[in-house]
Amino acid sequence: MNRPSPRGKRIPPFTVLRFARYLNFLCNLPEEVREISSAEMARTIGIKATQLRQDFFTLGGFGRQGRKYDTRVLEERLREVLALQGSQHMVLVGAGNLGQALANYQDFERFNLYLRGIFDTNPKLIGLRFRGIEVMGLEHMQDFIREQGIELGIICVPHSVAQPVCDALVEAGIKGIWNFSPENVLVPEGVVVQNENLSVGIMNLSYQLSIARED
Amino acid sequence: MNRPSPRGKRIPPFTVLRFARYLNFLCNLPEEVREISSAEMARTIGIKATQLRQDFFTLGGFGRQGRKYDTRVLEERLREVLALQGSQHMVLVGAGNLGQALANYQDFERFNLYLRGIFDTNPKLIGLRFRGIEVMGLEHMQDFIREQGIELGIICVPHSVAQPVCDALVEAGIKGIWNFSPENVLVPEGVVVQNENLSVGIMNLSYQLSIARED
DNA sequence: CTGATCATGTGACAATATTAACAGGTCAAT
DNA sequence: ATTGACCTGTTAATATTGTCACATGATCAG
Repeated sequence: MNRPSPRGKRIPPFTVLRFARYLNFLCNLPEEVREISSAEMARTIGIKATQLRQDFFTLGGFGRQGRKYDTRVLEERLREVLALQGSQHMVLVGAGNLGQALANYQDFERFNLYLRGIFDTNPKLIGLRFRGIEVMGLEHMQDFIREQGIELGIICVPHSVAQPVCDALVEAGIKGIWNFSPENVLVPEGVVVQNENLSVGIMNLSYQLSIARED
Repeated sequence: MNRPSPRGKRIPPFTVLRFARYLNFLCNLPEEVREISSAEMARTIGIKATQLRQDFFTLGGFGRQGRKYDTRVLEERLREVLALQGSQHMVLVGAGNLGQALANYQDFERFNLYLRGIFDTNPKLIGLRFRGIEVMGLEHMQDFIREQGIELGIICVPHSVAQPVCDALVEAGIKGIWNFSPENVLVPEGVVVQNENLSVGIMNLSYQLSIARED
């Protein structure tokens, strides 16, 4: 199911998720911190140091025996692995509350992810600007994607229209979809989708809480 | 690490996450659909039917051999397992874009989760209302939580203040924290935290996309 | 009633993920 | 130079998850 990385090694899916967390952690670190131990990093993130080292071992060459990790090297390697070194461009569909929140989210640019277009059907929203990006009518979306050669799409529309919006994105050439609607969208072969259902998080929390209460 | 459920059986962590997705799926289903097969449900959600049945088997008694699942029964059982049957109350800290989006998110109430208070330090936001709930100054937060006996807290503040806000929540009696700040917050024993780092999702998507491109 | 079909329940097995144990390198103090 | 305290790299063991094959029950056509 999973293919080898650019360096020829396959990365376990869970390790990829942790790579993202490591990179995020490193980016939040103060500039002057140049090195960090697996123990310190793991404790802050909330995992075991041995797991972190095992993750890095998967790719090899992240650090040197006996020495702490160099934060710069680590960050660079992680960006490389996660394919975040070149700029990637995104469009966002649905400029409701969540859409606006994402449009204003500033962290994306730290990872070379740039929002280029926002689309909605609501006339009250069309023409508004978020961080300099104008909300356009949905009818302009496909042309925009094709002209700019954009590959990433974010879906923040109500669940009843999530699938048609997704289909339109794919038809226009989008290769990766980040879906915040509660509906799981289906995509053809070759297109990647990441479903980010917010309710799942709070339900899991509710369960964990009920377990904790039993102690 | 994990405790038995109210019915005495321990539920694997990954199964809990899928339970949340199943419940979400069922809630999005039209009223008139009274029964559904594991195959149909699994296909829509994007997993294998056998895994879904295995999940239900963990608790037992979700369905009857030879018959499809009764959607009502399923929904009821899942709500029970996830501890969503009684009302739970939440406060939200940070009424920025993401905070507002969550305050306006309508799905929570379908799971008996009710937002009771919103807090921020920004004078421009204090006094505003979202879905009838007024934004209050952060200094009133702890009293509010104690008076209302609230156990769930949502953190939507910038990463530099996430930990102090978290500490204040815990001190006031919050038992479960849903953290949207990019910083992983640390909590004492007995408090549950769910970190919902948005960047992780898009970074994972970036990676998956790079793998797909190699084919 | 009987066979065909379609459904879920269940235990065994295969694939993954996590943790432990330790080998081997680095550095500073003495 | 040597010791000891800290590091990461690597392999092996353990634990958890996902998948399969098939037993078993329901239903319906004829």
